[in-house]
Amino acid sequence: MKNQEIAKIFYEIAYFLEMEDVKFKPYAYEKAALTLEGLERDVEEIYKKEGFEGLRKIPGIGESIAKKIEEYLKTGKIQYYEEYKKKYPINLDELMGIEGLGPKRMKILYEKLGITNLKELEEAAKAHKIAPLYGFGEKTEKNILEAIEFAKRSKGRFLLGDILPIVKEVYEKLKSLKEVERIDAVGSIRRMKETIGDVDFLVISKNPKPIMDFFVSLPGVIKVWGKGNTKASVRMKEGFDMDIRVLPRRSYGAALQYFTGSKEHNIALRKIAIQKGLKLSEYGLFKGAEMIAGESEEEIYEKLGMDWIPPELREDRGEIEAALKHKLPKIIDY
DNA sequence: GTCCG
DNA sequence: CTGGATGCGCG
DNA sequence: CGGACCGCGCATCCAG
Repeated sequence: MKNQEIAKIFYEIAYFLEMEDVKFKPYAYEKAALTLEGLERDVEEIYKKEGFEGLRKIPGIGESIAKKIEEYLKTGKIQYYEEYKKKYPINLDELMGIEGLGPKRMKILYEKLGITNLKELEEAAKAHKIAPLYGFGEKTEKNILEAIEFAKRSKGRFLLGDILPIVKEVYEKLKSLKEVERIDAVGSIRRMKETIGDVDFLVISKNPKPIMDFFVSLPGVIKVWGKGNTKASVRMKEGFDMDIRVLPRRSYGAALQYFTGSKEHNIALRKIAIQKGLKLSEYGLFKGAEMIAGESEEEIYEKLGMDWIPPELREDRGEIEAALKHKLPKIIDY
């Protein structure tokens, strides 16, 4: 099955295009990559059976991208991609994952300092060559160094099983605070994904200050990224980050929905909202300036004409179509 | 680059 | 010191 | 064919 290999190439093409500030193509390549990743069928098999036209029928894949898939299946290479790799001989596997370093800055680092991999990036940062560059600064340089450490240590994802006990403990502690009216753990934890990037707590409270103080002084906190009245962010000794956000009750449902994700699911929901002449954000569902839903997830889904979707299914893999037709599968509870 | 109207 | 532009990241 | 492509917040940097 070559779907994943091809998807990866498309992600990298998207990155190269972003480096050159090409408009909209990156989006197209990312979408194609995403579709390919989630595709049940093997593209090679599709091509064998249905030829070029078969490829073209895959959503997000048109004339040009279909040609590139064909080229890859025939020759094992994509010329367009090879040229970009030659132009920017950068180790994207290493560099793409560094937080705070995107395509634009990557391009500058490559052109001004010749940085092509993680080791060179680290050396340049330590030698303070990065801060003086246009668009960078002291702070950015420091952040890059910290991001490198983070990438080295953990690759940025954690197993649900490893962090769930810690999260539960924190959850219980926060819940017992008298200022906390309601608390939920959202994000990929709520969706029960096997790996978790970071942990997000949402809270309803009229008096956030003590909650924030408590949160940033929890045992196991090794770094406080930031602390305000509505949001605080920390790094735990196990290496993962936790955020907490305090919200008003009237938009709590919208925030639950938004922060639970997935990203793809949210985008799909927003599109549906647009089709209905509405606007969905983390603050609520709006008709013009009027908020027509926001306190609960259920009313948001309902106003969008669909059933409430269990978090585990929110991946934009068909659950939205099913919910619109009121044909969601029942999740087996075990 | 792809989709939609 | 401020406002605006940019890059990046979040779901 | 021409226009849209999710929408937002934050940190940072730079120009004034």
